[in-house]
Amino acid sequence: MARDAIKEVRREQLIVATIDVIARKGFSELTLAEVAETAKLSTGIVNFYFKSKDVLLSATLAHMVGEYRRYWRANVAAATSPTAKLTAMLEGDFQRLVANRKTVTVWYAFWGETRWRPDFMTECQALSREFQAVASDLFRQLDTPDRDPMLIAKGFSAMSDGLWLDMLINPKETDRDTARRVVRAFLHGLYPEHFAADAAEASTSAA
Amino acid sequence: MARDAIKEVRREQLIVATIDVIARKGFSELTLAEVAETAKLSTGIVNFYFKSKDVLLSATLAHMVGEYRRYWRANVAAATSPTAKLTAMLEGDFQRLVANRKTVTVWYAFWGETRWRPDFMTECQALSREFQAVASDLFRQLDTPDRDPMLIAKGFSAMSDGLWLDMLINPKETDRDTARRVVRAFLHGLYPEHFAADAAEASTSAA
DNA sequence: GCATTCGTTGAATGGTCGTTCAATCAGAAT
DNA sequence: ATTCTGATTGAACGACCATTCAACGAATGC
Repeated sequence: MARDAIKEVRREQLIVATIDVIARKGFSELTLAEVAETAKLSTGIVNFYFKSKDVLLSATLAHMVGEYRRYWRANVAAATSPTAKLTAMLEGDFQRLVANRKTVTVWYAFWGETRWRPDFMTECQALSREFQAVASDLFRQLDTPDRDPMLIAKGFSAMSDGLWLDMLINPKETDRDTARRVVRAFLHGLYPEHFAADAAEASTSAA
Repeated sequence: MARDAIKEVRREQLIVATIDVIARKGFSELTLAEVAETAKLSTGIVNFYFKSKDVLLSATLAHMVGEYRRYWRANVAAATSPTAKLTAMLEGDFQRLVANRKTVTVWYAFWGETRWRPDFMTECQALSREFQAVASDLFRQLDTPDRDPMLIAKGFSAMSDGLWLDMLINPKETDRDTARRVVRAFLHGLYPEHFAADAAEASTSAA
């Protein structure tokens, strides 16, 4: 393997393994030995590429934040109208790539620890602010009186996070598609001109 | 102290101390020694009243779930109309007693671990189902066509949890009152006949 | 009072795990 | 080919911590 590429390859390898171990064992049972084993490397190597366990964990969260950020920004960029962009944010949050059990599990594991780790806090804060700022701006462009874009954006953002929790805790009753329909129902109710009623929702309420 | 009361007193003492330590140190840094010290008892006593650390943690979550359940059920019972009951659920979720930094911190710490602890899962599942079932029933009673009570209830419940997270991560931008206004804005938008616009919200959008 | 029962203590134990490091190995450079 | 640089290994170390337990203390029942 090329000498200069190795550093990045190993770091990513270890980060991916860390995500894997968190998903499998949880934050409190994560050990560096298992991370190394999952990455098919020896125990000592983790401390060679990351100064400490804490640094590895921070890097792992930064990695997840980066991925998610690129993902939703790309989705927004690909859509044209404000309505389409908001729809893209919504749909993006409930695609399999993002809203799968493993990923959501790991997000909640990190959020559970965020309070005591300034690094985590900074990352999460930045992400949440960006997301809300963009959403707020888009809602503002819908130009609807009596709707405070900032409040709606906060609720919009919060609903995704909350629904992810529900998917974790109540997977039988709240699956990806149901969650998607929940958000659509709210957007349709608030902005009927911009967001059509979900076909599935209409049939449900008719039944 | 009376012999027969001691058992319950000590257990509660330890549970309260556990909540305290989680709030102060987080889940991953919680030690039984510190729990005991916080409770002003000796180290060995934790394993006398709780078979293991895991059992203590489960009991602590059960305690929190019980408190929260009693709280919102009382709020609902005290209100008369469906609208008033839903308002009570909403307002209740953003009162200082419940939506304070310490309590929300601990809730998220538990949720972060829930995935790997069947006991936690069961407790959280039961609570979330109850809450959603009651809310769904109340929304149904508002008798509004084009609103699927089940979906609205899920979103209503998810929004509280998500806003709590935002309060943790973005305390400057999302405080208790802002969070309250977010939910009110959504309810007003969805059911204008039943939920009046927030005074604060109106003035914000006028500004 | 005395014996008994049960609560309480804190030191000892054993296991786990983050971290270090001397030794080894593999490319790269000369 | 030989040296050199940096990657990799895994055993060893030391700290931490859940759990145990023998000893002690205090309330209860007789």
